[in-house]
Amino acid sequence: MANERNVLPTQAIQALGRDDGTAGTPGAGAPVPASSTVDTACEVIREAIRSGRFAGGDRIREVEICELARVSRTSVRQALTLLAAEGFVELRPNRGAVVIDWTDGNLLEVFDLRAMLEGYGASLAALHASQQEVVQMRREADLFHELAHQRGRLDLRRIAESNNRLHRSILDAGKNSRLASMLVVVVHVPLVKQTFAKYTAESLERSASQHQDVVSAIESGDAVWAESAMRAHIHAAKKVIFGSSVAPPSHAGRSTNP
Amino acid sequence: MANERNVLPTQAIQALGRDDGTAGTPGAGAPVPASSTVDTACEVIREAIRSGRFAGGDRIREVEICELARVSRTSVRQALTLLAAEGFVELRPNRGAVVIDWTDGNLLEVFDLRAMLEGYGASLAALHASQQEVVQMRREADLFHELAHQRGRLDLRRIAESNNRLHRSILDAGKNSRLASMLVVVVHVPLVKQTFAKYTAESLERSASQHQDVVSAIESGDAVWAESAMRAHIHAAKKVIFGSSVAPPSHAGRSTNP
DNA sequence: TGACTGGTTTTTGTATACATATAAGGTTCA
DNA sequence: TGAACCTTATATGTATACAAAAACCAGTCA
Repeated sequence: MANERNVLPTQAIQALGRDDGTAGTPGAGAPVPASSTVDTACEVIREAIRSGRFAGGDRIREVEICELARVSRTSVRQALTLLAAEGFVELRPNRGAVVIDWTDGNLLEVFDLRAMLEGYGASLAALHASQQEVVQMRREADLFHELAHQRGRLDLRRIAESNNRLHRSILDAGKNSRLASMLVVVVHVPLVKQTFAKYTAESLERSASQHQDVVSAIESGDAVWAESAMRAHIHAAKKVIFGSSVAPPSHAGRSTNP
Repeated sequence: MANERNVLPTQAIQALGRDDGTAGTPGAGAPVPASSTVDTACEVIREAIRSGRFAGGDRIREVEICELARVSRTSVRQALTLLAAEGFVELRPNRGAVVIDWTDGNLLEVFDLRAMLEGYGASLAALHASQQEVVQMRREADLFHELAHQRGRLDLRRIAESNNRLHRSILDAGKNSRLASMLVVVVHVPLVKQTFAKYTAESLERSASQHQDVVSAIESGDAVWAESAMRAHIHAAKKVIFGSSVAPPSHAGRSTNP
């Protein structure tokens, strides 16, 4: 039923629904109950990249995927085209596909982009969100808060899902489908790093608090606040994932202004 | 030789090389000397959309493109996948492709996104551009200036090409390939409107002046200035294209800040 | 009249087969 | 020995053929 490919504006949304490595992705060879063979191929390739079976720079041979996914080359080919558009692989004419090499530098760039785009999305949400949408966001932020404060056993999977739902609902409330489909590219990519696994209990609680801030900003219709809060939230995530090795975002670095 | 598809980070750059409707795009049925059949199909579809043969909301039948482009359905299918990723069409499972309907509202959103992304690109360029890259930019900005001030007969095509080269060189200097490939989506789309044709001699001169500003900002390494100048430039373009009907960018509208 | 059902047509989804380009490896000749 | 060339193998690019789903249309029955 859910179709991650094909309908693109929708694809945008759906892709956002699997932000991290914790979502229940079946093993590569398993007969994934996907809606189309292209979807299965896509998922198999993504999973192979996530799991490290294919590392950055590796060449992907079409027949190899055919066998793994049990689909024809036609479908694999379409899947590769799609993944290339999403920035997962690079297609060299007559020479096949290679996995994009995500050095830390690249990933940091992606986080900066994401901060900008999601920040913009939050500002749009502050302007356009309906009462009902705000209520929904608040509910989700509360749920995340609750999950994050559940001392003892943190259910990372549910936390990640809640996080995805919240970010997605904010994006939806902004009502800019173009922005949503662009975020697919940016959001999908960090998956190579198992993001949520790196969160400590404390950073999760802070994350929950940031969520509440963002929702409050949107609720009060303050676009500037919403944008700042969201950007701060994403940059905080970057820090958690990359540790102290991260430099300040390159565009906010020096400037000749006094 | 130039391959607009396949290599994606490169595709990003190359796609930027055809920003407007004035580039010498041959008629749809003509035997375009493209590097691959998929490219031909892509170009035929894009041209059909640009020219109005397919309007927003129209359904695209695969065989129709096959006949126009004289390629097989396999290639047309891949082309459609690609165009869907670029946001030109929407693919509905089992129900074919429809042309995205670009209402003015959508297009305005796209310009806002573009202003943000290209502004960010300019700020990166200010931080990372090499001496040589700056020289190249200045040369291109000078050329644009010259072309724009050529009273009497404005060569819109050369102007558009120069404009594309300049924007592209700024993006390249920023050295963020992810940003470049995202801009493809945003930059390609406004083509439905024949952008440069709407420029008056005066607005072209102002555009030339804005270009010089941006390059100066990059030259002096001032990221904040570069970002502002580029954003201003794109918003000015929006105004030229959409006339006085444009509202201020939605995210800069109201805010509860005093 | 109007809604439903049946088959027919059209269109999309997938697989396979063929054509072509690149990579690999061995042979020949300087 | 080594470099150029030819041969062969492998992989990609493209077209066609078949399967399945959706749209269409006529005919039937309430």
